[in-house]
Amino acid sequence: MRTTRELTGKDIMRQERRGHLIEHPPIPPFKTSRIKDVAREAGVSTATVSHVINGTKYVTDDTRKRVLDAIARCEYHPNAHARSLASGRSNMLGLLISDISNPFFPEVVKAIEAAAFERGYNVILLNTNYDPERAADYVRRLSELKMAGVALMTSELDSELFHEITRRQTSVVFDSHDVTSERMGNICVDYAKGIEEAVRHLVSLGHRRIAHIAGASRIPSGVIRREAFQDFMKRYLPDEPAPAIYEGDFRLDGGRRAASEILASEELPTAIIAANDMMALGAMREFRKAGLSIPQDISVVGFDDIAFAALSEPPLTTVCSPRAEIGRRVVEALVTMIEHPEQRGSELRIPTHLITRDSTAPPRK
Amino acid sequence: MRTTRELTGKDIMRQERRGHLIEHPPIPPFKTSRIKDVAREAGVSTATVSHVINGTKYVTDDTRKRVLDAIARCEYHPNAHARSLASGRSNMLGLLISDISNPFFPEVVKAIEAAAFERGYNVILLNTNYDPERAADYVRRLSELKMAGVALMTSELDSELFHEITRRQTSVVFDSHDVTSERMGNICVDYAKGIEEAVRHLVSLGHRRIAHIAGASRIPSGVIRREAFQDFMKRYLPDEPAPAIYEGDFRLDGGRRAASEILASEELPTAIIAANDMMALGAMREFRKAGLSIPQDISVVGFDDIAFAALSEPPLTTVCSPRAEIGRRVVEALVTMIEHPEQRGSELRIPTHLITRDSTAPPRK
DNA sequence: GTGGCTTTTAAAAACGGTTCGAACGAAGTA
DNA sequence: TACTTCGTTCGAACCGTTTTTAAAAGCCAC
Repeated sequence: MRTTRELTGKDIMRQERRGHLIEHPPIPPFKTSRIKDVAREAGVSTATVSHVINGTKYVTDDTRKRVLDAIARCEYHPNAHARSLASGRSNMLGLLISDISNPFFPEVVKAIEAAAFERGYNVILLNTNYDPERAADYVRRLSELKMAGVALMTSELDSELFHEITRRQTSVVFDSHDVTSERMGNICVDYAKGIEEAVRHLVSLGHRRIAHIAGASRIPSGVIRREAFQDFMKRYLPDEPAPAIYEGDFRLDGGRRAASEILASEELPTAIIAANDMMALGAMREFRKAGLSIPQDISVVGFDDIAFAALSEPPLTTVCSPRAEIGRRVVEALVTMIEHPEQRGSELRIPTHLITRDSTAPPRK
Repeated sequence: MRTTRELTGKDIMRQERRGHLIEHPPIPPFKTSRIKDVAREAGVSTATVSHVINGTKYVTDDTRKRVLDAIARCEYHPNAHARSLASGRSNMLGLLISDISNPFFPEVVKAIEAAAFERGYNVILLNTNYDPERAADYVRRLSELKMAGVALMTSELDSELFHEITRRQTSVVFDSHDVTSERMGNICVDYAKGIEEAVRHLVSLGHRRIAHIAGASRIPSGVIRREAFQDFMKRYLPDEPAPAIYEGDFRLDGGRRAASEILASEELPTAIIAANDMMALGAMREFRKAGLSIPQDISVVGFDDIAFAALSEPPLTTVCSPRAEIGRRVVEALVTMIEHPEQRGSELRIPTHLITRDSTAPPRK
């Protein structure tokens, strides 16, 4: 087996064009074989090689074998750029996300990557870090990169940028409600259902005074959770006064701050529901620091079921949003739309469920 | 401003070639303007447009302005595939990683993405999920994708695959020691320094019997930590018998299992150093479940300083491996090699330092 | 007005693939 | 034997850029 082919005149030219003269090449450029090399090696045309690779036309077993051998001999890997350019297709999915270090996302990303891999797609990661300017720049880059599809999991997009993307790309939005169009799908977490379960759980334990630590009010998914909380409190406890709501920021500190506000209030609630686990953990820290014990003095429910919810002290009762499923569904929706552009984008709501651990208990008498 | 140009015969052809007949187009394909359209619009050649975009040659202010206006009018975004193909360059970095949901990585990835963004590069994420087959497939894909550079942060690569990559791509390895070559850099965490600080800290508190929960022994970085532990124990406590070592897996469960082995041993150590935070947290859980209190009965030191190290009960004393810096350095090294291929890849060691929290204290008398 | 410069622009050849339509033999039919 | 038909392969156009090379335009002095 010939592992390195002799340099042809053509190759030398290629080297020269790339600016490395032959006289004294300090670092040899990376050499890769092209479909032409394979074709020559196999004694067929490039068209045939292409058909063997892509299965786009019938080729005799004999020819196919010759081609495959040649491919192996040349260690040939088709150039993805050339391929995308020529075919007008691409196998890359863009993933626009606010903050991958937010504990909610890594698992989603992992699932997305895994599902994409299985279907032959690659994922390119665009992390806005909550910066609208960066988001805007990414929207431009996405247009240059000609992705097959884009998953939007960020809230830094104003409606203009958003429109810009959906006009140019097949896309799936996460958690942004009531937008679906021709080539755009929509996937959201059923926050209301989870909040309902949480409220019901606390009510059935005997709680009446339940407070809510909400997410930042500019983030739609936080608003949904807050409104659901208010609705279900009214439904399950129609005779109680409207429950207290504290605004947080989805982060540990927001939970802490909300907790100290709660501690400063006249009459302590017997339970709280936080809009996510980070804030629940922050609040628990603050409560314990103030000498309260959980769940005896106050019950705490979180939302998300991040890995550390199970590890806190006490382990946190929380609503699980199934992150692996979210990732899978996002890719599923994208790939369906990419491969069947005639279908309209669909809307999908992913169910949540309560996981009962040790941070909730009946209130003290 | 003309937002949509009339369809030319050429455009119609393009639509037909893509398989969408005009007769009854259910979903219009995404239309994008090409450099040719811009050139026509500005009344110049495509070469000039290209030079304006890339600044590759001087163009008169007048022409440049005409071109820029045309670009804006056409909402033109150069096709990245065509660009890479023609120029032989690409602005994509591959990031090969074992498991992005491992709490060590998200922050590294975030920093990598941020540094890449700043320099105009995009990141494509390849998550092997500890699966060697998937790793092998990714190595092939990397070769197809013609990345500008690749960061290898995984241990699923056998030496053949590893060689395969480094032969075809400029690359940076993370945490794999003693490999540097022409177009390959090497970045590692200075585990030994961190372990030394941890040992010194415990010894200065008065501990003598210190055990180690090691990482999986097939992972080199785990072995380094274990050996460093043994070395420094011998150096700081030359008269004590060799310390006990328990093998874990870098995960919560491994820490738990190790802890229960420790609890079953004849004479309990007064302190343990775990090879990472996850195992330290797992061990703490197990110790507390057995009725020990930390740090009074046993001190615990972790490694990494993941976000939850500060949130555990008690907050964990741990060695911080600066993940944001790791990410920055990786990109820095890659970009340097990409843009100055004549330079040899360098080796860089990133320092660590101990963060003292509440999980360590002098041993009970 | 012309010859010799230097700018600026344009035409055309890559880049490495895909894909359409035609060419070519072999086999089948009249 | 001549005419189709079918199955397989090939040549060539094309994808949207960059980049080289060459030509045109502008400028100046003589």
